[in-house]
Amino acid sequence: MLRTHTCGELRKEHVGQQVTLCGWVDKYRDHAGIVFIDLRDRYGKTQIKFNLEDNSDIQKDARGLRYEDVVQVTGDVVARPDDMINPKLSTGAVELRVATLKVQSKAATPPFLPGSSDLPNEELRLKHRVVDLRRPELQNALIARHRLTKLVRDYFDRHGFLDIETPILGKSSPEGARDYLVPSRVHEGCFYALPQSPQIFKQLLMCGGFDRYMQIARCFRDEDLRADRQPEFTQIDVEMAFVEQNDVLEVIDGLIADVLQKMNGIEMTTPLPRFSYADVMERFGSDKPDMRFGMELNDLGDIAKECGFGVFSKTIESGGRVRGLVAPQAAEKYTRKMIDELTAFVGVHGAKGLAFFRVNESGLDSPIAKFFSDDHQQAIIERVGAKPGDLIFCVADKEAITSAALSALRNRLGKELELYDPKSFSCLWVLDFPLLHFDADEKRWVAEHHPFCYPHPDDIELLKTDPGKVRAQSYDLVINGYEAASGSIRIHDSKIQQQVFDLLNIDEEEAELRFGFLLEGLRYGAPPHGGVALGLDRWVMLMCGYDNIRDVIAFPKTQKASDLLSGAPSEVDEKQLKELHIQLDLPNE
RNA sequence: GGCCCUGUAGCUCAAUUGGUUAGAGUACCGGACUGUCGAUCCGGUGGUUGCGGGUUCGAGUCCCGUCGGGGUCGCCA
Repeated sequence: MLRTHTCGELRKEHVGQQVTLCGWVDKYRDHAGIVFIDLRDRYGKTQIKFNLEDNSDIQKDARGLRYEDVVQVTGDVVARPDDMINPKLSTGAVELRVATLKVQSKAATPPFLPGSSDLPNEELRLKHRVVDLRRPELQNALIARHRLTKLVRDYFDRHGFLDIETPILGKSSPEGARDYLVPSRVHEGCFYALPQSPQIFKQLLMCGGFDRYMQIARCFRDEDLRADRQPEFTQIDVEMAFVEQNDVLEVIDGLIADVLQKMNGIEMTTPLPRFSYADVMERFGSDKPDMRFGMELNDLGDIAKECGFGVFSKTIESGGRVRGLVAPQAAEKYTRKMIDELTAFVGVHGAKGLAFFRVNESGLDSPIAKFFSDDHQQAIIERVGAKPGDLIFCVADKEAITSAALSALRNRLGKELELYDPKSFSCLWVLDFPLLHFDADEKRWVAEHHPFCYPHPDDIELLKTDPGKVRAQSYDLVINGYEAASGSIRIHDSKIQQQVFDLLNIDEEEAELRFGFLLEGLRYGAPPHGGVALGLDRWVMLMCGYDNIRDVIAFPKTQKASDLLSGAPSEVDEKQLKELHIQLDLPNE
C-alpha cells in the first residue's frame, strides 16, 4: 500500500506516529515560511504542513503544488496548538508534519474545483465528470447507493430470494416503451433489443421453479428524459411464486422499513398505508400523491351547478367537474401577478383557467365572487374547510384535466408554502389500478400496466360486460410523490390470459409472435406468481434529498441521451456498418 | 414533436433605454509573507459574448435560424 492511513482517519491518538497519506490537493495556503495543504480523499481531509526549517528542498516543492495534484506524503502526526484546531474537519485536531513528499501526478489546471462552493453548470460537470465525481455530494450519493444495494441484497438473501441474472440481449417487443436495438452480425437483418425490464424472464424463472427471485437489473428505454428518468436505469427487480398480492406488499414493506431505518434512521410503521387508485385520484388528483402534506382536493360540483358563474355551471352540465383546494394562509402571499403565473402553470396541464378566492371574515374576495351568493360562498368555504387568510383555487374542466392541473398545483403550492419537512418520508401503496383504459385515438383497449396483469378476483365477470371497470391486482409504491415501485400479480391461467388478449385485440397468432416464449413457459405448469420492481436511482435520489437522478449516477446521460464524457452515441466506421448489413438513410439537410 | 428557461474570461457572475476600450470575484502566472484553514497583500495574463444571418450610424443587449444544456407536456405496456 502506498498509504498507511486515509485522509479522514487521523485523530489525537495518532499523535507521534509516522504515517503516509495519499490524496488530492484540495486547498493550499502558502505563507512562504510555512505551507499548509488540505489533502483530500473520499474519507475526508487532513491538513499537512511543510516547514522551511524542516527541509527547504521539500518545502520548495510543496510551494509548487496546485489544485488537484496527487501526492504521497510521509511524516509525523502532530497535535495542533489548542487555538489552531479546526472544528470543521474531522481530522482538525491534528496535522501531518511532512518529511517526504512525492508528487505522484501533476494535475492540469482543472476546469473547476471540486471544493468550490459555486457549482459549475451541469454541462461542464458532465463533460469533466472525473473532477465532478470528487465533489462530496456526488461521493456521498454513490456511497449511499452502494450501501443501499448492499442492504437490499442482504434483505432479500435473508428472506430466501436468489439473485439471478437475465439476458441483456433480448427480443424486441413492440408494445411498451421504444426499444434500444442491437444489430446481429450473425443473423442478417435481425436485431436484439436491450431489456426495458426483465419482466418476462422473471416470470419464466417462476415457471422454472425459482420461487423467490431478485436482481439489481439495468433497464433501457428509448423515451424522452426527465429529471427522474434516464435512458438506462436500475431496477430492484423482484418476483415471487405461490403468493397473493398481500404477500408481495409485506415483503416490500419490510424492505422499506429495514432500509430507511438503517440508512436514514427513520422508523416506519408497517404495513405501509394502502389506498385505492380511485381514492387517491379523488382526493389528490394523482396516482402518486405526495402525502407529506394535506391540501386535499374537494368536489364543488353541486355548488358549481347552481351558481351564477357560467364557466362553472356549464362545465357541470357538460359532464365535467369543478374541484378546488385550499392554500393555507396564502391570500396575502400570492399577488395577482403570481396567481397569473399559477394560471399559466395549470394551463400546461390543459386547464383553461384557474379560479381563485381570497377568504376573509365575511366571505370570498375574487373577481368572480359576485357570481356567488352569500350562501354559495359559505358553502364553498365549508366544503373546502377554508379559514380567513386562505386562498382557494378551483379548476373547472373534464375530470382528467381537473386532476392533472390541481395535483400539479398542489405539489407546487406544498413546496412553495413549505407545508412539509423536506427531510421527511411518506411511503404508501396505491392499489386497484384499472386493468385497461380505452385509447380514444386508436379506438381500442390498452393495458394499463402490461398484458399479463391479473384482474381483481371480484371483477373477472366484468371483463365481459364492462372492461373499463375491471381493477387489476397491481400496485405502486409512492414515496414523496414519486413512483418508487410498481408491480402486479401475473396471470398464470391461460383462459383468463386469452380473455385479456381478446380485449386487447391480440389474436392467437400475434400473441404467439410477441410473447410466445412466455406463453410457452406458462403452458407447462405455471405457479401463481407476482412481483414488483423498484426504481433504485429514484430511491437513492430521495434518500439523499436530491431532486434529479443524474446526481446519483456515476456517469449519467443528458436530456438528449448523450454521454458528454465519452461522446456516445457516435458515428461508426463504414466497415462496421457493412458487417452488420446496415445502410444509413439520414434525413437531408 | 410542443412550450418555457439558459449560453459573456478556465469557472461563478455583472454590463442602465441599443451607445466609449465588455467589468468583478475566483482560478492561472509573477512577487511579498512562518500558523493558515474561503489565508492575506501587490502586480500581470486571459474575451470570435455558443454558432450563422438580419435590423441599425452603432448589437452582449432587438429579430430570424441553428447547436448545446436544463425544466416540463406529449411519450415512458
